[in-house]
Amino acid sequence: MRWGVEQRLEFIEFRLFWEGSINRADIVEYFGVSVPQASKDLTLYQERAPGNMAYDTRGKRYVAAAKFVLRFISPDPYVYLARLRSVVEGAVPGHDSWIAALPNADVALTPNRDIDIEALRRILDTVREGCSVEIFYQSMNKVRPDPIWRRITPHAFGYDGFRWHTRAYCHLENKFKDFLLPRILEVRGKDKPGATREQDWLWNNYFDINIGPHPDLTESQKEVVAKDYGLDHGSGVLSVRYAMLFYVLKRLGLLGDAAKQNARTQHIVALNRKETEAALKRAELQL
Amino acid sequence: MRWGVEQRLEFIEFRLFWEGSINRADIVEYFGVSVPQASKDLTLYQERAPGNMAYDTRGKRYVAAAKFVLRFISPDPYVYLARLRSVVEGAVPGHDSWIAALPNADVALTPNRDIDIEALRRILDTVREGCSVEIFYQSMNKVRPDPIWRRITPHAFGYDGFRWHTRAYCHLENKFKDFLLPRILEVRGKDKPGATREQDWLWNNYFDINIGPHPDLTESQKEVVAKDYGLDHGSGVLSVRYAMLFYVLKRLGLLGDAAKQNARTQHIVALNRKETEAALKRAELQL
DNA sequence: GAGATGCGTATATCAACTATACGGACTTAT
DNA sequence: ATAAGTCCGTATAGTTGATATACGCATCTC
Repeated sequence: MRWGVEQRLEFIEFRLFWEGSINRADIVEYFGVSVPQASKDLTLYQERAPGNMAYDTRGKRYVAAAKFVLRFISPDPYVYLARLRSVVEGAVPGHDSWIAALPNADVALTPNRDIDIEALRRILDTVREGCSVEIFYQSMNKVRPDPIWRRITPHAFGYDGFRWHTRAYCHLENKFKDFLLPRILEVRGKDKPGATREQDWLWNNYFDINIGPHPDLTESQKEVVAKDYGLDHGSGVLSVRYAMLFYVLKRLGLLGDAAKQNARTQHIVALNRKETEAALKRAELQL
Repeated sequence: MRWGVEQRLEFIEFRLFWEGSINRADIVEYFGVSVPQASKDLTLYQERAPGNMAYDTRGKRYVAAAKFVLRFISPDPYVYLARLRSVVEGAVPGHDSWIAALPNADVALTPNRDIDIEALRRILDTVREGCSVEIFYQSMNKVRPDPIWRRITPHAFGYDGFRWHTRAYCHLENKFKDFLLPRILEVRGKDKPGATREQDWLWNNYFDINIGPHPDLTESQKEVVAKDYGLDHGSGVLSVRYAMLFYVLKRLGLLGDAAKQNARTQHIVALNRKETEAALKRAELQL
């Protein structure tokens, strides 16, 4: 079966499953095929996935049957929700999305769209080739108030839930650091690398955060939290790169003493708090 | 031009632009077309976007030229990064992604994949049709330790940066509330709605958070923060639905008094803190 | 009951794509 | 240096997907 046909069958199934109905016109509009071809696709879908749809003469649409067996797309709620988020955040224009009946939705925070496209391309290139490169970087450092040129050897990327950075060896400070992509203003001068990924201990090694429900919660609430975070017997382990530890702890609200926070908003605490703090200090001192 | 051809040209451009090179074999592998067809596509791309690629006999691949003019895809770094995130988070299998040379990357936190697919489908249905429905919901409420059946009229979805919930009118408590999707265990009994979206004041109205750099930062640091958050003249306005206010404040670290936090990790503060707290209280009291 | 709209189907035609084959340019191994 | 291997491009003939056009049927709206 050709790729285009397969895509259209997936499309039909996606619309049926997640939006409940589909039309010839939907296919014509999205794929630009002719009306008879759209008819054929619908017929073909019925052959390949019998019993999944029925024609509703009132609505003039095919509607999903009560018993639906997925044949072409993966049965994952997060595939749908990831598409939804992409549209709501503006990363994908609405007409490119397979979602037609866009539900009313909102995302708590969307980042500023201020990454320089050429800078990102050059960094990606550099990572692929394992080289070093000079970047014109605006740091938050007090002794370097203005952006300066500095050489780095980037080897990976990190996302803290809000912003992207590149993980790189800094030739200026002789250690591995994170560089926020929006603060890389220019890129130039490819050259030999300063250190390889294998030498980035903080990136390659993981620390286990032991998490459990907040002690002020009732027993039943603790059980709910346990389910929310996938905890067994009231505790669970989160394995995190040392290089990402700070970001994870910040997002989980575990940077300070979580037990002193209000249990209503802070549902979990670190059970191995001392070790976690030591690990964080270790990460910040670059080992 | 047919949809399939257009897709392949976009694919060629994507690989060239973001990964630096492309091959006949890449096209054959991803789209399942024949070798001659892949050749034709590459020729066609050269016609439509002249000067964008050159053949590298050493690497036996087409490589992107230094001067590259985008013709088929949008020049947005976040389109690439959104795809990258989807793969890293596991929402898209690697072979479905257009990214072949997956850079080493990590995401700070990925949610538990525990949303019931049938429950989500039914909720989506209900929102589309504007009905109410009964859900078997596990709440954190102290007086309701076990999951119970309750009727809601959902009308929207929200994402707090970590988890999805549905915004709904609760027939039990006679007010609009958020219901976390992973805690909806079952769905049944569609019926007439209890209230419409128009009546959800907290969802339909926005509060302006005034944000500015942390006062303990130096002048130059403040400027960097201003650029990071897109602030003009040292302050900026974030317009947020009352219904999403709590989540936004939590993510920005503004739930307490941000000025008392360490400026090293907490870069911004709310300039209209009193009003913000009042707005939050208003949101929590359901107006 | 007329008109509009969506479905399905049939035909002939065209264009896209396939399979197979061959020659050329280049790199790498012997 | 020669041979083997790989990837490119192109050519042919044949297949199949997709198009345009047309017609009949069912349902809803006015």
